[in-house]
Amino acid sequence: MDQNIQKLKDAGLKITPQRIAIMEFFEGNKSHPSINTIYENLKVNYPSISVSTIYNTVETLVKNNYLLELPIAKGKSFYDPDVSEHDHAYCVKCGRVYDIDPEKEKQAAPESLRGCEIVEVRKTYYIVCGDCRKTF
Amino acid sequence: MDQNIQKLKDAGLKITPQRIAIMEFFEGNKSHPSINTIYENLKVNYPSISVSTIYNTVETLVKNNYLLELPIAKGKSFYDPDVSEHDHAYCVKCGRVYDIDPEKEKQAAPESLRGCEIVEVRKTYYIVCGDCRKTF
DNA sequence: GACCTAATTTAGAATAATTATTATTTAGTA
DNA sequence: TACTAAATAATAATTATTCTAAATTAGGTC
Repeated sequence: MDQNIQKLKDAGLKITPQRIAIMEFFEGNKSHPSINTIYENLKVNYPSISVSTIYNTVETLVKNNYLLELPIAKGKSFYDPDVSEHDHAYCVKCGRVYDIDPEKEKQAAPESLRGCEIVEVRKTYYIVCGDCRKTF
Repeated sequence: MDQNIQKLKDAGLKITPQRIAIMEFFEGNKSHPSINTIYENLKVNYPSISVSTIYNTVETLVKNNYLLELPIAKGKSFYDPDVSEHDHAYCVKCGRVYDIDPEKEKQAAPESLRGCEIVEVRKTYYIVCGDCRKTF
């Protein structure tokens, strides 16, 4: 059975053409699109689709761990269908987001970053802090 | 001479009470405030200050590397006056941002994260990509 | 296959964060 | 003190996101 349909079923979600279209748009997509980019792309073949649906579906997919939400730059988030553990590179000039191959990253000069000028490296732990573990 | 005044002079910026107030607010401040938090706090003793000024000043301080802009969560950025190399922890429940002590981080179980549940670790390289190095 | 119901979609309003615009004010210099 | 460029403040405009409510539809049941 189609992978996307299976994923929706597994998550107990209804199979809708909108969800399928969004999931298909992400298949093998390494461009890390924003909500608006997804919308603009889908609109071409699916003029009736609504931005709300993109937001709703993306939120649902993130919650079910089928998509990663990347708040890498100010203002808006990017989304990545590759939920396996890997890092990202964000070009501060053009705004493109690149994947870092976890294998290559172990190298002293990671191949994925060849030809790039590294401006800064940021690491963030997404946690539930001590206070919140007590409270919730 | 006062550290903040010196910083502004070094950057070739005018010494204004607004800038001083904003910089003083950040002195020793480990709370990683958002623009709105800065505004709400300063308004108390400086009712005439404008949000635009907060945006302008913060942007200027970031450009001069006196402040770090942290787009850690969807929607808005946080700011950190500690521009030395260190990582952050973001609580997905309460939204607080914590500093990670670079020394303690080297430990197998970093002290700064004691009592926390680590949901995910994200690393991002802020770069100028190959294409952009050629073009710009 | 028709029917039912809850889930989903849609459009648009509302909110929030940020950027842009412009007139007024002010810091720093002559 | 006067001048000028820089900075501030108020507000409009833009962009991203969330909310609301009415209409539609997927998927189960008869």
